[in-house]
Amino acid sequence: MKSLKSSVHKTFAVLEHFTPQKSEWGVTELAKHLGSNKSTIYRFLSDLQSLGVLYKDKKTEKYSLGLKLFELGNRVPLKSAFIDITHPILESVAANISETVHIAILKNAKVFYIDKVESPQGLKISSQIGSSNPIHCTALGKILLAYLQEDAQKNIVKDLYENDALTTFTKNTITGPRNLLKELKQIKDQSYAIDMEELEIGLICIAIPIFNQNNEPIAALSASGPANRFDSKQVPRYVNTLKKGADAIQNQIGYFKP
Amino acid sequence: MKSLKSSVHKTFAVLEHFTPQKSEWGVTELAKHLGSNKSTIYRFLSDLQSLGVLYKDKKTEKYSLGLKLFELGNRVPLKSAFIDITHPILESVAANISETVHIAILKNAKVFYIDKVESPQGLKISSQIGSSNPIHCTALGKILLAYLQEDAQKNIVKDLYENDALTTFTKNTITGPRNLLKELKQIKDQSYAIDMEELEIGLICIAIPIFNQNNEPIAALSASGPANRFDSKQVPRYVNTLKKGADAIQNQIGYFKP
DNA sequence: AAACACTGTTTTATTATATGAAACCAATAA
DNA sequence: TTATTGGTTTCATATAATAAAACAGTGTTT
Repeated sequence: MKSLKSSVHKTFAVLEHFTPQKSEWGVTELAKHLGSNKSTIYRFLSDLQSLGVLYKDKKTEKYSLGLKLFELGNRVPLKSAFIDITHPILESVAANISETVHIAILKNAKVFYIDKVESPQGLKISSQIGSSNPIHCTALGKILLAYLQEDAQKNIVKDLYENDALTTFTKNTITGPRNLLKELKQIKDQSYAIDMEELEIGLICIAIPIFNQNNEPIAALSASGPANRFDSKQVPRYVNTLKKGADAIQNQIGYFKP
Repeated sequence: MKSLKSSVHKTFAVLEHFTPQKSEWGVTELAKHLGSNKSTIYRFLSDLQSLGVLYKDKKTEKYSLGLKLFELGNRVPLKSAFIDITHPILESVAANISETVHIAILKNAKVFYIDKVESPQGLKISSQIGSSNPIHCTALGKILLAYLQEDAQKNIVKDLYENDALTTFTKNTITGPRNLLKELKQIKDQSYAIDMEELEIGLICIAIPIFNQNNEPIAALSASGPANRFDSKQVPRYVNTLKKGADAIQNQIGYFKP
């Protein structure tokens, strides 16, 4: 606490001590842990409490994180905040797999690319950050859809169908709503999605979901490359590496079961 | 800004300016809004950014809320933090309906009562905060279950069945897993749950869900009382009042669609 | 191209607030 | 009773926050 300069840093040093493992702190207890004076911590805690950032149990006089933080946390626009955290992880996944790696979210019923790291190999996928692709014929789209709540999933598929958005791109494109729903079910069972040249002949993509604390798929991670490099022997290794990347991201964003 | 004393207050005054409506701020812009000096706000923003509390877009140089807040927000133990916010709302609902009002969450496959406000009438339900009741025979349990993701819902019902937890309490208790799932579907359709003397003869209860930002039911609100006071004419009014209460709570916790 | 307007950033002297020590208070245990 | 353990308040002092001004980079206007 002494080495920290600004009160902003001090404030969050205090807040960081409230973890899932130790969610309640008393004044003296926390002061000892931070190497600070009781009265200093007292003032921090009571100020934070008056703002609703901390909650004070009336009986035990212990503090825990409050609703104000809950509210602020839910205001965070994940798209931009993500990149700083996730980019280094994409890089390590791309280095391991030697294919182009993307991270994307679902937005306006499309797959929206947030970030990518290109394959170090010469032959690679060309894509653009900020652009979007259809849901029904991409591994990213399918994995994100597969883990949605059933209602939402059905509604999206229905909407896509009714708006003639289940466009045929290749002979492999899944264009029937029934088939798509069946595919989504299978994807959820096997825990990863694969796009077998459904958007573009010669292009294969494997995707893995990234969950938030509510087990909802907030984003997805993918590896894509030319079909000839994706023989079935490689798939488990790719899936594995992607999963490790997804885990790393989940840890970074403070993943835990409530 | 000038009237605020502690830097903790100032810090959160800054953070509060990042809303869903205006999620990005530059230094000068925010300084004007807060009536503060540019350099002061610059320090706040860059300190917050160095902690990951704010995210700084490299191109636009604008700040928005960062992942650290997302993480802290997801650590908030809702149970305790809730009460301060929700109790006054429960009180107004109870005053309007003139029945005992409860707020509860799902925990360890049981309905866990967080808070209550008793009916002003003489004849009322006796219950204890901190105690729990079964899911399958209470309006609160059924409404919370009804809005869960389909998988989770089925798993819980299966678990209850396999552990002989679908106990018979009255002749109205739903004890078959099939019937329970059917009931849950109907509850979701009508958007409220009703317990028709399923736990105790003479006791009726109506419940409404409270959603978080992901449209998940984090808690539920209920009105309960003696069966003779719950004739079918009253139900719409009770549901309506409960819904207003749920809305108020959702607003308090910063509810909005992403 | 020059002048201008608009950012974010850094520096500095001054002011205001955060700090720790000690005293105080309340509840509980010995 | 006294001792102990927590939270709370007070106050002189040290320290960090502040505003003003200068600086730097960018894009716009003349």
